[in-house]
Amino acid sequence: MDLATGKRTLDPERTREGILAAAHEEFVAHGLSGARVDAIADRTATTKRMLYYYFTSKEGLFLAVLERAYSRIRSLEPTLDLSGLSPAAALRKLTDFTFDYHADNPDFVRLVQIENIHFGRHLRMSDAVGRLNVTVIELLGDIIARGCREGAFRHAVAAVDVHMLMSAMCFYRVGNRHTFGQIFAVDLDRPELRAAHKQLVGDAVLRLLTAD
Amino acid sequence: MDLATGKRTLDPERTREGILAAAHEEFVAHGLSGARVDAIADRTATTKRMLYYYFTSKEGLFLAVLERAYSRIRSLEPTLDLSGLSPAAALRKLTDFTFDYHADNPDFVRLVQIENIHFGRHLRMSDAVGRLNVTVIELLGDIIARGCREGAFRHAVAAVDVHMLMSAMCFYRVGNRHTFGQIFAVDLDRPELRAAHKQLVGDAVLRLLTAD
Amino acid sequence: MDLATGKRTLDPERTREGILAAAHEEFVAHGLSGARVDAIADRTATTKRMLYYYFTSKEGLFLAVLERAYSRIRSLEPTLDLSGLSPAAALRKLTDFTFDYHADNPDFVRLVQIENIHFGRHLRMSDAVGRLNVTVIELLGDIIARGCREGAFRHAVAAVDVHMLMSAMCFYRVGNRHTFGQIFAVDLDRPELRAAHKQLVGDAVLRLLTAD
Amino acid sequence: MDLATGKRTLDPERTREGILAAAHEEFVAHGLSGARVDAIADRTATTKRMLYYYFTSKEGLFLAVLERAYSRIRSLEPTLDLSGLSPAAALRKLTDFTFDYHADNPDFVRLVQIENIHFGRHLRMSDAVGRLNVTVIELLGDIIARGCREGAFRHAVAAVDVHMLMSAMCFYRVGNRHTFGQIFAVDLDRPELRAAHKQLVGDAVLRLLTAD
DNA sequence: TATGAATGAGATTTCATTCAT
DNA sequence: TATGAATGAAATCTCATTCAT
Repeated sequence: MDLATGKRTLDPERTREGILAAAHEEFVAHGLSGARVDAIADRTATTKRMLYYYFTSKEGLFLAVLERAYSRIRSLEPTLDLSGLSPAAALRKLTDFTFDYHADNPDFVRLVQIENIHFGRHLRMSDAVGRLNVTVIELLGDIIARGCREGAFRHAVAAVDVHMLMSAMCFYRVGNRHTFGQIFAVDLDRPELRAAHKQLVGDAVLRLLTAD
Repeated sequence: MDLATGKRTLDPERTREGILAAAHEEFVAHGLSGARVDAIADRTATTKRMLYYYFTSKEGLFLAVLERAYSRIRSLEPTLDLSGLSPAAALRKLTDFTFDYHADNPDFVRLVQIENIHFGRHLRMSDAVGRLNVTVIELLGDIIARGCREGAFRHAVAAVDVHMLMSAMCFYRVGNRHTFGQIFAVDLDRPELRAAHKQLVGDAVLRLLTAD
Repeated sequence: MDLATGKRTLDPERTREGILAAAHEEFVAHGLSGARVDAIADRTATTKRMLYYYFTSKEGLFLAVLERAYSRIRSLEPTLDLSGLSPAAALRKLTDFTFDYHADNPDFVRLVQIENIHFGRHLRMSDAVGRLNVTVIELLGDIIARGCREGAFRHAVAAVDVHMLMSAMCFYRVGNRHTFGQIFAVDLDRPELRAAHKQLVGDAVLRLLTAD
Repeated sequence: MDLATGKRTLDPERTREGILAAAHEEFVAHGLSGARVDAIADRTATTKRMLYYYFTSKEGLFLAVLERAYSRIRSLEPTLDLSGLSPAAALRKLTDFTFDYHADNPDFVRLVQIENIHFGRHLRMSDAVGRLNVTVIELLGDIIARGCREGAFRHAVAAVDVHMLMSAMCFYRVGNRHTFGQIFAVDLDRPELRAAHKQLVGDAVLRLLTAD
């Protein structure tokens, strides 16, 4: 209801987005099984019935939230302009971007964790996500090929593998911060630590390719 | 109840362990919120009532399962005899062990993911876990110190940080195998890939310390 | 569900009232802790689920029952027309009304006892009840003021205190009838006794104000 | 277990009393249905099994607690020496005692309320309580008879009825203090109010008998 | 496109009590 | 006289989903 006109919303796109935003929060806060449809509806301007109208089921809603989260990174990647840089500089810049994205978006990390807890069951149903991150692999592949050709890189590691190691370090630091922080009595959210780790991850990736 | 004799068990330790084993399976399969107390009881020789008798609540049971999982790695670590090896060889051996442990124990990885989804809330209540993994850090610290002293390592990275990067790569490969496998159309469980990755992770860790 | 037509009710007000009536009976019969939600549902045209839909919890339901009981007396008080009577007659009439209300509504007495057993915890959460019985105090205050002015009353006792003593006698006779009856081998429900006590309570209140 | 000797208690009477004291507290705090056998056992030096050993059931335990509470007042009554006083003074003293006993023993008031909520079901099973409070009635009867004979009292009200009114006022003030206090925004526990009410109740009782 | 009312099945947890020793 | 372990039955409450309008 629009309070001014007293009429209903009638803006499907806004309604959809409102539901997605609410669902995002609830899923991030409580996981898939832990999230409550009622709670999502309560965070929304519409009613519970609409969730089903638009997304069929709780799981359908989760898939939509997940796709939305993945598509957001994708939209940011083209921003990176690596063409004018040396292979080493390009690789460092890409690693930095990946590091920052994870550190700045713990919600994304959590959603991915949740999806893995559920065996990737939802992603498997999505055609959208299939076409995703391929871009990153191509980017990385170009850098590595160039680095090898120019002699800057000594080891021709496969792009997917480099991407995996890079993501692993960025992801773990955020996703496992509660258990890791607890066990080793470290606060991984501290800014100084973040800067140090960023440097470290960049070093690790670079040295993997350049070390003799 | 022993189904054969119709008599009661009266062996608290066995009853406890039976419940823990059943709960482990259910939590690993469905997460904390997704797990059903009824389902756990069904996997057990006792009744649902006993779960509460011994563990007070579903969450109490989860904590017990988690502590049990953590204490299992710890009991394996002393097995490693690194004293006679060169710093580089010792580091490689430790990395290999970590890699294998994660690859062989996806259950452990899942439990830790679940705990992180729940903000480490349960671990925070455990005094047991606090005294854990310190051993690994000491082990690592010794290796690094020795390597630096002997000139084998050029970079004196902090032991906790090395441990984090090492764990990250080992953990991610297992924990995120569903989403990663989906998006990049890779089957991370294939033996050849496992061997290649093991080598790669070892290289990455070593080069981080040795590269010029 | 309407058992005859098999159709749903869709008359929230009737559903609510049906639940309240059933809950009233169960709480009166067994107290708050002793009452069973299942038993309440069984006395109802709806299901247990609806009790929670409308009243959130067993305690929420109890509060609603309590408020309903209080609001019923209030609605009866304006019925009394004391304006034309002498102070003494007015006081006697008010006492008689109070006496009869308690004697005729042991359910109300029980609900109040139950609430006191629970430390008035529910009433404290009610804004509705706060605005209640003030009317009685005003009524009483007027009578007393008039009686003092006209010389009929010698003692200017505070209205709240008169109300307390009056209520006490009317309440105790009903609320403690089981223990009192047992100990002194008296059946307080006998009509003759009721009449005698009504007279007595009226005398006690009047003499408190008029005696020299 | 006696911590010093490491031996078991073996003092049945102490064990019994310990259980009764614990049960008293729990019943007073939560009512009969609300009380938890486990909670009672926890307040005790013995185990839950002993409660059943000594008192057969939760209800048996409640009855024992109730009888214990009643027998305590009885043991105090003989303390009062009314023989040398004038009828009026004796009546005032008895009323004062009754008032103070209730005000000082809200636990007793609560237990009686609880028993009434349960329709006096337990007291009915007790032979002990039958022989109780008769003493009070005899005391009162003597005072009234004397007062009438000596011309101090004008109204020959039955002793049981006087006792009822007297108890009512004393009991209500304590037993209904939560609801009454809530509705009329009064704190009945305040010392000044207590003193005022004590005077008032004494006046009410006396005037009932003496007024012309 | 929207909605308030309704729901069946099942979730977690509790309770007074008894058994085996 | 004592006890730790065990329990069946039932209690309160929740959940994703659908109906009637």
